[in-house]
Amino acid sequence: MDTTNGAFTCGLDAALVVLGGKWKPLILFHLAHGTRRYGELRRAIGHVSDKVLIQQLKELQADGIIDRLDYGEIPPKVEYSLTAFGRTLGKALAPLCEWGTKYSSNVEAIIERRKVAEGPHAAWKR
Amino acid sequence: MDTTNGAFTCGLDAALVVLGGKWKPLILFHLAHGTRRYGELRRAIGHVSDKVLIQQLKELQADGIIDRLDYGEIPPKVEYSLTAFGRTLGKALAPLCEWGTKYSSNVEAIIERRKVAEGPHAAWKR
DNA sequence: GTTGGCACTTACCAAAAAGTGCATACTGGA
DNA sequence: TCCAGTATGCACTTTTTGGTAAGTGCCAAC
Repeated sequence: MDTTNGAFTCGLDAALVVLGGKWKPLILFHLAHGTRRYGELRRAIGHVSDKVLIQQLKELQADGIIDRLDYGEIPPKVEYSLTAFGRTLGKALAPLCEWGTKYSSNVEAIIERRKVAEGPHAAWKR
Repeated sequence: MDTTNGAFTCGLDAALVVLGGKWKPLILFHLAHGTRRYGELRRAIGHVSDKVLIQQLKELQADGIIDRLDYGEIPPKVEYSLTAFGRTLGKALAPLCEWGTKYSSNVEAIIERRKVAEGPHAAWKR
């Protein structure tokens, strides 16, 4: 784990360039489980607006993390999938998913504590 | 890797509750390398404002991820370190750091491509 | 006719987040 | 005197982000 790396202060800084976006990690997670159509992805992620989901899908595509396959049909049929590059990132995200699963009740307690505090970050947010 | 988990759509969603914040992942990264004084942390992270760094340190402390030890001296001496809980998260972040290190030149290319595009996300950002 | 499915686009804007500038107090050096 | 070091608070400003609402066009079902 190198701490100096070109323009980045560390590898994590570089990863965050690609992953930074409210919904990008979850997009990656779901696509790591297989190709998805837009609507499937939308429903799996939950409370995200069309506008923002599409925006972040476009960014991920432009960055070479995901592929978009348009079948050119009506009604529209479009599929999203991870590129080979995106799959390397998906793999690197897996331990974080496992951590979240393992400590989900701790995290729920944190959320409750935030609500009670009604402080600088009261609501559930990321 | 479970995909349904209480209020979270997946473990990653839970992790992002704790990690969500522009500077939180990097704070974690640096503290995973050892206890740091405020100024050390500030300089290591780079271009972050005092106000926001302190704010996010406070949040991480409130969430039980980091500890703050005030020596009560003048000039002030304060140290930040990961809790045991925080160390589990730091460990889960390590693969992402490694990914970033491995693919840092790809990421640099992405940044350049974004600049050229002058599009929806032109500048280097996370 | 309306409504729903599919996958987007655009204009507008409110809220959230990050940042700036100034300040605190002590010590030492130029 | 000013500046630097240490770590943080507060008021205000700026930037960024996410969202809402309305819309596109085709087809099928009610």
